[in-house]
Amino acid sequence: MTSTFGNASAMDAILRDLTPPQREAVQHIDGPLLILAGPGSGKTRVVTHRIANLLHHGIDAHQILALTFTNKAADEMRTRVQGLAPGRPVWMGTFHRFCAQQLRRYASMVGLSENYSIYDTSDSKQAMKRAIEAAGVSTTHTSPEQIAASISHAKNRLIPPEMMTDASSMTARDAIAARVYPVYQQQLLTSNAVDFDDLLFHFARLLRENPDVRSSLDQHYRYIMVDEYQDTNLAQYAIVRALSIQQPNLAVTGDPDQSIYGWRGADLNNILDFEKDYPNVTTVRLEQNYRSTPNILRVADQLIRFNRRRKHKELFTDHPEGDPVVLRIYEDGYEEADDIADQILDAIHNEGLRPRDFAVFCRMNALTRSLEHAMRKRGLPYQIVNGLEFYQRKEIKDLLAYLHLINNPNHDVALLRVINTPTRGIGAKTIARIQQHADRLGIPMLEAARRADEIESLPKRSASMVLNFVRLYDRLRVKATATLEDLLRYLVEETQFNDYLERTSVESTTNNPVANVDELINAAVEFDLQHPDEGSLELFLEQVALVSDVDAFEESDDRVTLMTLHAAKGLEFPRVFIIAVEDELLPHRRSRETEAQYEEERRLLFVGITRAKQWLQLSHCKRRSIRGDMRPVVASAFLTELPRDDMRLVESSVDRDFFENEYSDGGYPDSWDLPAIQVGDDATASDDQTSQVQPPVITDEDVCQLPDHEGDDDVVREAVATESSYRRTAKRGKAKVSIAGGLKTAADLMAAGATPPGAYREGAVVSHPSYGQGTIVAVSGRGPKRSVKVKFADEEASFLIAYAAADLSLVQ
DNA sequence: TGGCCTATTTTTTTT
DNA sequence: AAATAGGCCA
Repeated sequence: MTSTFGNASAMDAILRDLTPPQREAVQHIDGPLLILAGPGSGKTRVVTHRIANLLHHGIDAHQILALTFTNKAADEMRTRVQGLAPGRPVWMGTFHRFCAQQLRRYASMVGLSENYSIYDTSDSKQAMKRAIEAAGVSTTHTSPEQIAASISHAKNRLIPPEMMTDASSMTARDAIAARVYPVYQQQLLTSNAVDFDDLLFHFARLLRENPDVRSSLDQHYRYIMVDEYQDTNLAQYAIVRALSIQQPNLAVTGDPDQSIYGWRGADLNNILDFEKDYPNVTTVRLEQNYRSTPNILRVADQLIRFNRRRKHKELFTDHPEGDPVVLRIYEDGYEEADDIADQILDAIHNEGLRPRDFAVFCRMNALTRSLEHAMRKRGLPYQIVNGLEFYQRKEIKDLLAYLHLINNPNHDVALLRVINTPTRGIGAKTIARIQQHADRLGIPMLEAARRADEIESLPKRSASMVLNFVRLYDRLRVKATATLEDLLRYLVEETQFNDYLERTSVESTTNNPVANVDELINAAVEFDLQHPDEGSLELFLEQVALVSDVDAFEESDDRVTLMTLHAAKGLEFPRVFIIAVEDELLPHRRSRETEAQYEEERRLLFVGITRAKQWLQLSHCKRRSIRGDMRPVVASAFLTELPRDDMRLVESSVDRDFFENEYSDGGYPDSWDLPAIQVGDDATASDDQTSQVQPPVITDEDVCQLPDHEGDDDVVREAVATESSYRRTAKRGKAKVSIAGGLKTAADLMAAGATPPGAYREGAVVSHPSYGQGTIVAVSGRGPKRSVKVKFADEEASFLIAYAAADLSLVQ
């Protein structure tokens, strides 16, 4: 009886607080199910509750398979299902990880061994170059990247090497790619390696060619769920299809309006035709939005209506009207970055918001730079969601390459990377000869290196260097079964890796190679703890290979988030800024060829807009510096599709404009009443051929001492607006300043005897907890924007006094 | 062969 | 602006 009661109450928890359509989806058990879920419609909730419901109906956890596109999505799902139905683990993970695991089991069926390696993008690029060379193809009219893209596309569409030549409509590029493809594929096989696309490709092929395997997996995974179904490509479609023939209990969720991975082979038809593919499908539409204000939804809806290939959804919400969406025009990208950082700072000080409430989205990664700079300058904590960064670092890639080679001696790309790092006298010529030898015999390069003596063209001296390396490898190889930590430490020791780093690389605050190595060891320690079983090297490498950008996003960190629009999918933030909504960028210039691409760009903006919960700003500039030079910019055509009457248009050039114009025109208005102004000295002026006027250096001014300007000359008022509001809040003691992770009010700071800003002047020596001691070489800005440039031992850094005062103590 | 300097190119988005 | 490739000298 108690158990019945327990179940009843658990059931209640599962079904409580669901709208009728949500409940319908959650209670659906057998047969195909299509959940069309608009942004913010509680999709994750429905999916997790449905899994819990399946479990409560006595379905075994191991019979359920939940496929996502990112590890983060899978993790979140897992946590939430655990909360609802504790104890029973359901396999949840990315498509790629699922395929990787299955391929380990069935490796031999596709010509691999179970310790196969997964090449990351740069690995496959290396392999591609080698294949192009071996195929004797000229790249004068194309590039390795383009050939790679062609091949990738073929794999996504399940076209094997021998079939690519048959493709009816072949572009010249495809024809070249078709010649490289078999060579590349053969090379991967020789290296016992796969690229990302192969994970799907091999597994799909395996299922097609081995009916027994297909059938047993189909039986095994009785209930399959696929998240973000609109982003599946043909390979993924085929996999899902193959696993739901005898057991067609397939539930997919998605939103055609949020399909943004067409360039990666995603096929919108998969979701648009789902009802045709699975005849007895139940379709549930989740249209109520629980995330955004009506203002934001209207803008999103108006925009997406311009897409022709879509199923219309009526987005609605109960939420009260919020602030109008802001459309803001800036002079240039620097002003954009500065103003956004200022707005965020202001909202943190005056509205009690936290850094984590804000996100800035952009079309491409390069655009985060200016923002990053603006935030650093202000001491605003931020995170750039670009998770691959760490594993892309040279020193990390080097060490991982050793690990790869230890795990898989056939991993040629790893060998090429490692054979002469740290340098050990094996030069380009020697390497080329080993490579030729390997190619000729069709053997892995390490094997060829092992037989260095056989290579006639190789001088004795070089051969012995190579054999030295092979011996080093063998010593490392013995440690393969040790813990990861031991293995790594031994590796660093044996190769004298840190000496090598210290010899060759330059340290800076943003890049400290030795510290990175330590961090990798930490990650290894962590991994050892979680995987105490032996032989986890393979698993570790797989995990590292399959992390995505978004996986690095840390919700718990109290930081402003900077990321691409693609990475933003699935997330939400109270306040969102979307920058550079400009022609050639969004829509991107390379997306102009087909309507499908153009519509995808529109969806990308749609995704960005619908991430915002309460407040949203779209912005563009009049000019922007792209790859070095400043170019005029045209606003995005998408902006003309928005309901402008509903929005707030701000065309302001904040004080920067005023500052520069007024100043270069020869001085400040009289009413400003500034004390001594020093213009950049001759030495700096001669450095600077453009002989721009240096920013003023105010020697004897600070926030506290500024005379009250309120009510002053009209010309001035706009320029000092930020400053006086800062001062007002400072007087009230409410302004919060983030210092070293904590929050303090300005009044606290003053009471605590913090150094008055005026004390920071040129020539003063200061000390910083992480930079060490340095000399102030320049002072600029005023009020809350007052900043100092400090020259430390081997680098320079700028600090905003208002936010860095606690860190920058005056030494003399 | 290896390190350093200069010239050239660039990825839009990512598993 | 930044990263890479190629060229040159020790």
